[in-house]
Amino acid sequence: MNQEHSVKQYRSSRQRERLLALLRSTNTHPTASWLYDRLKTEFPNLSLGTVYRNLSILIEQGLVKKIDAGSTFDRFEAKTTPHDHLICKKCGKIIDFEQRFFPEINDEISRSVDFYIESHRIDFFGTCSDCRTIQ
Amino acid sequence: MNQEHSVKQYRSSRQRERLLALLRSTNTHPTASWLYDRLKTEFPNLSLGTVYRNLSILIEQGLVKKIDAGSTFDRFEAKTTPHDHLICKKCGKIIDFEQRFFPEINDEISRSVDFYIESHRIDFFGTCSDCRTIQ
DNA sequence: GTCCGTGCAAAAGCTTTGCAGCCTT
DNA sequence: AAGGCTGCAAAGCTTTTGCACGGAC
Repeated sequence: MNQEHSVKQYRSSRQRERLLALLRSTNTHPTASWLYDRLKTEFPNLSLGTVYRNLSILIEQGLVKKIDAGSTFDRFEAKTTPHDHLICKKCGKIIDFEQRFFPEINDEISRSVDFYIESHRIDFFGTCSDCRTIQ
Repeated sequence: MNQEHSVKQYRSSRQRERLLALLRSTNTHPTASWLYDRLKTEFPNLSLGTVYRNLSILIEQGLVKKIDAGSTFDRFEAKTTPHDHLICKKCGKIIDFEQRFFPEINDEISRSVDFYIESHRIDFFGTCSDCRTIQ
């Protein structure tokens, strides 16, 4: 057993299965509360605590990522392929942006500074097309 | 008067002056609470609300930026020159990283997608040298 | 004299956690 | 049968806000 990276064993649960499925079915980068509301129709007694606990397990398993979009609340995504985000400062919408710059950037910088880099995030802030047309 | 970007007038206050000076004197990317504790020696009756209110004014004035480092609390910096961040996942330390990739990246992408980009952030996550030696 | 900034305290908002019972293994 | 997972509720933490007073202009 590797003490540092011992992988915790989890039992399966319908709530967590459906939570992951729900996250995978959308590209809207939901909040915990949105996920809760949606799942509530399927699990009438669902609690928000369960949503948070399962999100945290899925994150630990690497199946879900937390997105810091500068709001007071977190957003989540189940997309595993590397991509960047366009974040609208007016409506908060997050759009995935496939074109990824510098896929090799992590190693490159790790070599140049005394810091071991595992990952990076690139977020662009501005105004989405919807918010520009409304103006 | 430009309605969209009308600049609000603020009176000066010693608390805000000293807050900005404190932020400018450090490269540690402090939390609101750290700033509060430090300023408290100078203003014994200082309140945390005042710190938050002034931080928000300084941010509006473009003198301070909020940093989302993936914690439950925000960090702040008064550095105005463009730079990226190295964020240690173990101790939470944030290190400024001068080498900036793609200074022209905003315009470049704005032209390729239907999204007007004003700014971007690039954050690298990993382990700092201190945390690696301790291991 | 105005009215913005402050201190104080309470509230707000998102997230975490303790506990008893249920479900997976 | 053991122990993780759930629902419920309470607590936790950071940040925001209402109010009356004091200070900037």
